Amino acid sequence: MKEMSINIPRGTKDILPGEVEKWQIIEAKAKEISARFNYKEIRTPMFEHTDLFQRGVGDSTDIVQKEMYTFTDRGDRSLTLRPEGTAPVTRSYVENKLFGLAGQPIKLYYIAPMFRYERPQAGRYRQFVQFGIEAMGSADPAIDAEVISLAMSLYKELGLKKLRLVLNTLGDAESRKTHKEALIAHFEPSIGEFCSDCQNRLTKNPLRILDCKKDRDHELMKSAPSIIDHLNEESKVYFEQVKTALTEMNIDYALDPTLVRGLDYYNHTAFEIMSDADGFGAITTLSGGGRYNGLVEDLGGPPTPSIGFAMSLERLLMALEAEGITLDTEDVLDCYVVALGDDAKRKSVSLLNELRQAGIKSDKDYLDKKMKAQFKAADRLKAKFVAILGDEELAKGIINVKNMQSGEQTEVRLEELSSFIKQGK
RNA sequence: GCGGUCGUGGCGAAGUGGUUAACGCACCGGAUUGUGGUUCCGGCAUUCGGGGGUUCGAUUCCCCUCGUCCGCCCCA
Repeated sequence: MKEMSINIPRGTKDILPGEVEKWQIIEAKAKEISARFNYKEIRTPMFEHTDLFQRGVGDSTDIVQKEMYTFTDRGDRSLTLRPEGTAPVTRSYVENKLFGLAGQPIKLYYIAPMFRYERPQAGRYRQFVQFGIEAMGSADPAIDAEVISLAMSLYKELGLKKLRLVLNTLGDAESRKTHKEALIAHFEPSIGEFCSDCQNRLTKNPLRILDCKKDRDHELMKSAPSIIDHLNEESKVYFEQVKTALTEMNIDYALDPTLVRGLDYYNHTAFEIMSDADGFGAITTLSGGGRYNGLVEDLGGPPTPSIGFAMSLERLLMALEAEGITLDTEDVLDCYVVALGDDAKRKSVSLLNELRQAGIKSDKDYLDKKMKAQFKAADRLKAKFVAILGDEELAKGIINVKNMQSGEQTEVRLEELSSFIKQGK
């Protein structure tokens, strides 16, 4: 408290032993599922040129307008801590010409920290970890369904039950254009009655007016033209095929024509997965994603229809807790070496080393504790065996091994300690 | 950016305008001089986020500041 300036920055979190094990479990699960769906890991830098996000994510988005961690480096370049993963992965895809690789579509996943400058609250941090996937190079509605099913599988296999998949389509470029024009025509005459944000959105991205919470009760909101009515035949068919594929996989969904998504690059399929668990907090979105058929081209690559999602691991952990699902792993020690006297202590160092080389999880005291305290420590570490080495044992070339559960104690020849413990564990 | 809430030892948590700031957990020591988990005894905050003010006197009242948590906007 005295040295404020060296405290952890606002909106960030230390993950300590005891908590980090949960992260290891869900990260392992995400990797395992990705592998099962045949997605390969990609790792990109934590920061990128600011331009990438301005062009990729979109200038009118909240992320770009007010949430970026942007700084200038010593070479006067404007760089930004990545606020999301799709633009960087797409940049890498274009830069490394992954479109030329054998084995299309390219299917990628990442587990990586993201950064957004926002006021922290339950489920929202300035640094958070996203597990995301990107399937690049296919316009098959079946892959939209695959991407959604991958996300749902992770949640379900971890035990979550109270999930809600919300689905919408934003249509293709042509549909979006006619819808946008209809929206402008609809709102423009009365735009003065809307909040300043909406007034800005009118020309830049009128779709997001529908997202506005302040003006949600305005009568023009309910009568606003829906994208559904402006879908061309191709977009309509595409959406139907996605829905059919989901149904065939027994994945339930709810349609929500107001689901818009905050990033500019989306078109066609858009979805969010929410938690309906009690006491989850105000933010219920676990993950979100959608199709972005134009982004690769926007960033200088060939036309490449793509789709992906990103989920927050923090929110996944919150949802697990809200549903009472525990991920605890039993942390036990195979052997704790208790040494008494200087000679024994010296010997215990090499003994411990032998145990570890033999693959036995073991430890000893380093605080010069008395025997009783060493036993307490062994107990706290949930040691299965305690190996006691004192002057008597040393003189006889043996060691006393106590089974901590049964209390039974056995004399074992020093050189046979490892094999004895191995048999017992 | 806006609103609310809170800030007492390693952790949890009482408390009062006035000499020694409860209690619980954890930790350390002893009863048990080479054997844990139980029990008993003892130890463990010159100090109540930081700064300033009011007062004979403030941890308790006021102001500022920093930080936490929660909510709004929006999202992961």
